[in-house]
Amino acid sequence: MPHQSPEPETGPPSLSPAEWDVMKPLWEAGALAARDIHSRAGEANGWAVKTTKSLLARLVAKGALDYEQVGNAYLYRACWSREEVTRHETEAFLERVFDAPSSAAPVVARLLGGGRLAPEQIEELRRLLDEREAKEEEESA
Amino acid sequence: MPHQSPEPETGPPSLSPAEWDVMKPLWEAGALAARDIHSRAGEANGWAVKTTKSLLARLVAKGALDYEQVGNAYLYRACWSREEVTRHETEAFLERVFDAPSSAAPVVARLLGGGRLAPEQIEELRRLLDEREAKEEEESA
DNA sequence: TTGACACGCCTACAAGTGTAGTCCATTGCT
DNA sequence: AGCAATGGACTACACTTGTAGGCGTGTCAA
Repeated sequence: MPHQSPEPETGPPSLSPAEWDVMKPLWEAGALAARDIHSRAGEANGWAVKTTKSLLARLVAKGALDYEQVGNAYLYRACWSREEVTRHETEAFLERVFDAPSSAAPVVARLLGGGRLAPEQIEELRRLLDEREAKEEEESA
Repeated sequence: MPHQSPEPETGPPSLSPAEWDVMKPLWEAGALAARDIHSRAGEANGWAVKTTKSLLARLVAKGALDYEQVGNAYLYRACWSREEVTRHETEAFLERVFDAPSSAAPVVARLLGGGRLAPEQIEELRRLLDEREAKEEEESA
């Protein structure tokens, strides 16, 4: 039977770049066997199959994945949604790089300050803001 | 005399979290001695002075800092602007987490989707967009 | 039934990172 | 003049990460 990690599970684990590559196809597909993960993530990176499997084992060990045995193989599945992990990583990133624990504005400011923002993107962002504002109002109503 | 790193210097180096903490006071102050960096970054983190110094040496080794000798001590200075390093890290982050090589919009979308955006922040962001748009137009004029 | 494979488990090893100690020269106070 | 403090150089060591090999076992086709 799939096991629990012994840790208190305070929140989503942080993932290394290679681990992100492994998680992405899993979030897309829901659950995959090792060989399928390899063909979707490992090959593009030029990894040996063993490398993909090592990463899978580590991800299970850190509580990012669990699995279900099917025949002699495992079917892996993410323990945390991509949104949860993304929020986690984003907050760490904002803190580290922008000293901004959670507030989007200063970050966007820096992103925008960094150049290369096409007019369509500006429009897109305005649209997002409007949308967000509407939701915010609706929720506080 | 300050030395060059032997590397081709293709771009800003990537920094670990602890290294960011060391760089920040340097970007603020322009140039600092080790003990001042320690008092501004190390103490808050509970580091031993030696730890701060180790990080400084590593940063010099990776070409993130150089220094000028003043008396028996060094005065450290960043080789890259905070903006350069930030752009570098941000791009890596976007690629890793959002599969978005450089475009701000999808990221902001996710950031906004993550909740917690006060009305003042929405206003702030609109203002930033306007500002940005003006600059964009001016540049293409 | 027997061998070719595929599976997961354990091991390995170099580079990067967090964290700090040892050593020797220099400097500044007494 | 002498000694304690300070400075940087070098060394240390555990943990993470990228990357993969070996081992024993289970499975499927011939």
